[in-house]
Amino acid sequence: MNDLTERQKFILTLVIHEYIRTATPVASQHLVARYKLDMSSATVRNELAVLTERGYLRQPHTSAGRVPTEEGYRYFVSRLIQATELPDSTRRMISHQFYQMRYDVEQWMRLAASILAHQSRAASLVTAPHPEKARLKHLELIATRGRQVLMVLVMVGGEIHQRILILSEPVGQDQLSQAAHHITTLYQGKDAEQIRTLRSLVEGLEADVVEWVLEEMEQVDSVVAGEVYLDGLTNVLSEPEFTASDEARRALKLLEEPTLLQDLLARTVLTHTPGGIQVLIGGEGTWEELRQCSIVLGSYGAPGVAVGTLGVLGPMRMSYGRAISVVRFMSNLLSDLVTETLMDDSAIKPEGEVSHE
Amino acid sequence: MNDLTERQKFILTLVIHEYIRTATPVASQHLVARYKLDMSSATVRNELAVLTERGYLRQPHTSAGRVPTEEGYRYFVSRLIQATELPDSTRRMISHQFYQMRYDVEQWMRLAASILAHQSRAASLVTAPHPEKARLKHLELIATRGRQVLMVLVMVGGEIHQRILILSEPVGQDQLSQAAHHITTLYQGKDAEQIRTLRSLVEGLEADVVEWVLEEMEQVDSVVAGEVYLDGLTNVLSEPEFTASDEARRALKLLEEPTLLQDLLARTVLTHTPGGIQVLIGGEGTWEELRQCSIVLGSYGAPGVAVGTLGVLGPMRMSYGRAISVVRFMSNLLSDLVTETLMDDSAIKPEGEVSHE
DNA sequence: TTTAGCACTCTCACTTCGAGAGTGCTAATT
DNA sequence: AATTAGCACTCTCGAAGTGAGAGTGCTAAA
Repeated sequence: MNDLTERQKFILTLVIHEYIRTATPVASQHLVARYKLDMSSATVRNELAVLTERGYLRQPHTSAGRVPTEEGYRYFVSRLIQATELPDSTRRMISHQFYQMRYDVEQWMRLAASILAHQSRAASLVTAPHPEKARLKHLELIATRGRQVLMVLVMVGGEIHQRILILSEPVGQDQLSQAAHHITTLYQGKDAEQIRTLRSLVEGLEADVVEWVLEEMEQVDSVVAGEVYLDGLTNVLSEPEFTASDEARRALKLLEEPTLLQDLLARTVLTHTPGGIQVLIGGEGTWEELRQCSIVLGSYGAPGVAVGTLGVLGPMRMSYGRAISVVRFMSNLLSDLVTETLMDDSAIKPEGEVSHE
Repeated sequence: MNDLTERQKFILTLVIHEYIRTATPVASQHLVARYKLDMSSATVRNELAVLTERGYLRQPHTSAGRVPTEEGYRYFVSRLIQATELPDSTRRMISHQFYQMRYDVEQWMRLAASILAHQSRAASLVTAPHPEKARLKHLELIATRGRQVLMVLVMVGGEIHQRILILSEPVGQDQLSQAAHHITTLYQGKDAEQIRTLRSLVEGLEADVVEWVLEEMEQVDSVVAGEVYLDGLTNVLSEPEFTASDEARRALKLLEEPTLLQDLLARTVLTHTPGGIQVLIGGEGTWEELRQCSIVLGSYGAPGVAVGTLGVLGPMRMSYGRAISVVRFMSNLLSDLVTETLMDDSAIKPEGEVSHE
């Protein structure tokens, strides 16, 4: 089982490039003409025959050009693709947009999704940064009416969660504020587990509140990823291989289904090297709906503090070079932003240390 | 210009029903056979000819069945459609789901979008309840590091807005809390305008904070609608008239475009009678992208406190009866929920009255 | 090892054609 | 006067047929 010759690799690359460009089977003469190759079409044909035998290319029918197989794309992505970078001007423009709207995570996510979709001309998905373990930063209780209280939980990292509580009896705002302040000072910087062990520090109303806080925090912990932002779904629909069939519908349905999406991200994030880019081609045998699609995924964030996922979904015939470069760039950019905003923030309170008690 | 005879109305109704069901042109004999009519196909043909002349039906080509025109749908929706109700069991089931997750507006929105999409088998859109004028309920300031402060704004109605401030010099948490508390008591229940006139009550740090609060509140006021929740986009793709063409792509693109969506909702909400249902057929000459689509829109909320919009988007050939009934039901349900949660809440503080100062 | 030449295969666009669906009109019927 | 049977006419749609062209694989020569 020899590896491919240089020339074979070169031709495979050309075929993939050309197929991505035109979406039609690539013929030998076509390659020679378009890339002014120093060999005849017959030579190319011989090489194409080898690549077909190896399983990297296939023919839709006996006498048609070649089309890359899943294996072909995989070989290309893992061994042949050369790193490309976004043009400097584009990068500066994007950075600029993000730094314009400082500190608004939700806006960042939307912008990131929009830019990914636009640059890759595919559908994009971005999950909000999600702490591996939620840690309490600040608790606020606000009386609304009667026994009804709005609980606002600010996590280390700035995530905010709210919930309405129904108390067993009415409590005044002053008392609520005091309780919230007390709980905040006691448990600031702690995760759910730590708070649980220190639960006995409070009693009465405060104990009830701490229960709710724990419930909420555990719920946050149990979610694999933050909210998912999507964009550019219609980009996928405009691809020729999807206009007629209902493949597109199935693929997009996947993105509409929160469960499936969580599943997809969960499996991926687990096997993920931070900073690296993962490319899933043709659903990788697991996702029937994505048989004709590929996904380029990356992650971002400050490891140990908060991480998120981002990626683009397009037809298998997507421009991997462009997709990978934009995912990588956005991944780094968001990492910088998140780190800058959250990192020091959480470093104020190294774990296991109560400030003033 | 006489009105239609009863029989003509009846036949128009049948044609529309049948076309919605089958998506193919409706023939005279077909109607007689399927609905066991007491007349011959020739009679039906004569009536069809009249309806065609009046502009309610058209023929794709000389010898084909009839297809409703936009006018036909409009006549049907405004004069012929008989009010249908969701089955009682369905209604109970839906209500139950909402009351399960009490007081979580975001969840409600998602659920509402999901149910609308599912029940109408079309794409759905729901905007979060949005106060006509944001009124401050509670302000919180949380020190993060250095001169960086997290400002959390709780509005009357429970909406939460956050923003990171950069102060000119570091300020301790205690001082921040005190400032927040002071501002809260001063301006609780007030809208941006009222706060602006009472701005001179504070100075120094607090004055700066109030400026930021105002800035944020005015930004909230300037947005026409809250966040938009979408669901069931793929439902539209499965409709036969959209599988091949790129009409679907254009229509869905509209929903992806926040600007266009805002525009759509803005124009509609303005001309909207509360509690009523508005049906836009074929883009109504304004939205080129929706030429083949119809939209059924309703609004919900407590007038004067917070209102939102909800609706479904499908092909012109959508089941208006079902769509209208589900939109109306959800509109009422959400109104009840929102009123129940927010109404009394805002009634605590009738405007222009400072509690303890 | 490369290439020219050629026979062979398969697709695709185009045309033809007949069946069938559905209409509109006319004349007969109620 | 309204309804209906009968019928000629129109148009679509799918099937079948066809030729051009694209592209290959193979063979033999360079």
